[in-house]
Amino acid sequence: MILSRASQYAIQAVILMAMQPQGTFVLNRDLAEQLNVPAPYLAKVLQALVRGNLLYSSRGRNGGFCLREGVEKVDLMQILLHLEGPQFTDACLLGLKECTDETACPIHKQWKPIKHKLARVLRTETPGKLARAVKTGKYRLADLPMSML
Amino acid sequence: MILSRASQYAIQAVILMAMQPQGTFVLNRDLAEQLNVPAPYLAKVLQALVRGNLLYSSRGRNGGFCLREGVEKVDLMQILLHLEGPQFTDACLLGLKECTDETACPIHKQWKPIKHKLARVLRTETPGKLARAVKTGKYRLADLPMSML
DNA sequence: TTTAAAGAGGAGTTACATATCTACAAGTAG
DNA sequence: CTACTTGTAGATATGTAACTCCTCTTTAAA
Repeated sequence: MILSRASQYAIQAVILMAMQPQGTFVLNRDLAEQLNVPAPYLAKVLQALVRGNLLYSSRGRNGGFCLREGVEKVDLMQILLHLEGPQFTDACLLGLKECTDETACPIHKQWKPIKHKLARVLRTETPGKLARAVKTGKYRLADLPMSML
Repeated sequence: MILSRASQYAIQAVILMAMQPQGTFVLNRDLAEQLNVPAPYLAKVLQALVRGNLLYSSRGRNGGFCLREGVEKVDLMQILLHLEGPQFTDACLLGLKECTDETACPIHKQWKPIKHKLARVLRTETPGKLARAVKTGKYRLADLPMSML
């Protein structure tokens, strides 16, 4: 039902970067401010994506982060696999360590297709698509400021 | 993607109790052993269900816990609402606090039907149904012992 | 060359879910 | 009544995700 905060921040950040003209370096500070998330923590998440070869980073003045070529077309699942375990879509709803078609918990049969639908969405959506969705103005990336709630 | 451990233990426990003849009191100790979960922690979870009027408890010899009348026909959602917040099915995949049809994150449209399918399963399944499923022998409640993996 | 601005990396802190411990209250059986 | 067995309640401990801080290196502008 939930992705880790790190994953959520990562997806938000790559969408925001995909909204920039290709090759634009964006500061961690600016990403954090626009997404309204803690900057030092976001930095760690971005560093993990750099190590996963999803982002370029550049130090010093005019530094920052930007998507590697083609990453705007990479599906979200590829990005999440760098942050969650390799089999985070395998989780059993009841928490059993071993829950497969052969040895299944009593709700496995109903849970499995739902898991698969989510996995399908994550394999379908990309930073580029979602960036375009945000640009239409119908969707938004960050929480609204308190004044608007 | 995940229920809290407390919720997972709760569901497992009510299924196990639903497998007993109606009105049978079961010891916390025996539930914990059969489910292979920590007994003191399970006790806390069961106490919460007692406070939620889902279980009877009885102290002293021949004591234990048993389902209140009709609880074997109560859907899992009702049970979970006592342990997770009232709106745990509302969660935004990206973690936004406010994510509704009107102010939506870019993946809201794809995530919403999946959330609803899970909610539907949780409102359809009951301890009684799942207990019968386990009794067929095709499904199991607890993790297999190490010797079987 | 100096200086400021950025990311990198590691250690430390906090908050919360999970798990445990201890003392107690309530019930049962003899 | 006494002894034993069970759940109850509150305090405490542990583990982990989330978050912060400090120092270092790299880069580029002045």
